Amino acid sequence: MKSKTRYAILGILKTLGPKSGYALKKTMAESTAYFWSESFGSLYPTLAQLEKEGAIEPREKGARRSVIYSITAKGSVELEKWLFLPAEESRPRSEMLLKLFFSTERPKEVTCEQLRAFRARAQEQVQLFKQMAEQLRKSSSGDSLKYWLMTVRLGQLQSEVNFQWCNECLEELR
Amino acid sequence: MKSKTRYAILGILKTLGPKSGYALKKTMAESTAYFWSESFGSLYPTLAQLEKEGAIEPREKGARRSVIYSITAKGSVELEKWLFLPAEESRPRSEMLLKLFFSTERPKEVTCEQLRAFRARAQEQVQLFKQMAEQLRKSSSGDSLKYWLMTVRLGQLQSEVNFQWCNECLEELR
DNA sequence: TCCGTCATGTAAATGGTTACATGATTCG
DNA sequence: CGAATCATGTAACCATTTACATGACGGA
Repeated sequence: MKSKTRYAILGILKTLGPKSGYALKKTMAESTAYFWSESFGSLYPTLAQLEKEGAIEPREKGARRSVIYSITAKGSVELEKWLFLPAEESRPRSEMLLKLFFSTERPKEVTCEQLRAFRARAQEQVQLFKQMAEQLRKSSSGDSLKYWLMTVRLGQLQSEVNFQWCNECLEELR
Repeated sequence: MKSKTRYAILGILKTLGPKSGYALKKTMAESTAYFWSESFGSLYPTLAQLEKEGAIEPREKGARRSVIYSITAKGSVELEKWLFLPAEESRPRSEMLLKLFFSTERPKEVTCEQLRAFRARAQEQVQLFKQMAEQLRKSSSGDSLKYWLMTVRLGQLQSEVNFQWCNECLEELR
């Protein structure tokens, strides 16, 4: 499974304009965290690599000695090529479900407690996604907005079914 | 993030009885694959480790020279301890959503095509989960069934929202 | 002056998959 | 006999996180 860190970087530089490594991290944390995030430990080495390859270039020196990168023509081509390729499926792991699967080996009350914790998180996330959508509609415009709202929408829908599912389960365990 | 391979093994040996490494893999592929799976490359070394620690022991020699492990008292204690601990959240990555986020950089038709592919997968999965639930209700019984059905149910619900979400998106892009 | 944030980077450890090697057994 | 499956194992590789080191800058 090849690393996609480079495409996450290229994509943000392309759609959101030049950014420093630090700003990239912040942007991801605020907008793509639900389905994609990167640590500094993978961000900075990848930035260096991309610069070496000529896919990005250090543009201006920003405030506080930050290095602002922008995407090059070569980088744009690589990004677009990737965007045409079908997306690989991910195999997510859920420790919560793994534990639920083995729940005969623990008291019912422990299972319920963990379900309630999961439900609480889901509920918070629903609110968070609603706020994100509102925020986006206010502050953004243009062609991107439509796609960004779609990603947020899926997050919200999934959080909502998680919440409902927890209620179902807790009902059944009562 | 500590490895949970050991608990997946211990849990299956406990709830489904003694198994070989090969059988463990097969069992996971058939029952937990949607939220948990392991490769041989992590399975066998972990089995060796667990045996060294006395959490499992080779019981009988099965057919075809397979080594059948069963969980020990010590292993049971470790499993239970883990089951009491709250589950860690996972940070899943979705290449599909990452690409969708950058969809201004590709033709609308490419985005639609990938959404349709995603929808087709979701639809298949819904059917698969329905079959799994049916199968489980027929072949299983006891306390475990209830929990297994819960995990399957979440899979189905999530696949269903994925499907609906795709339709929404495709509608909007028409 | 000192704290918090901005900012870049690296080293070590971790965790995991993939690909390969090996060979037994069963079935057609 | 030959193919498919059962079965175990390892080595190389890859990706990623964590923890740490370093220091500039702005404001209270």
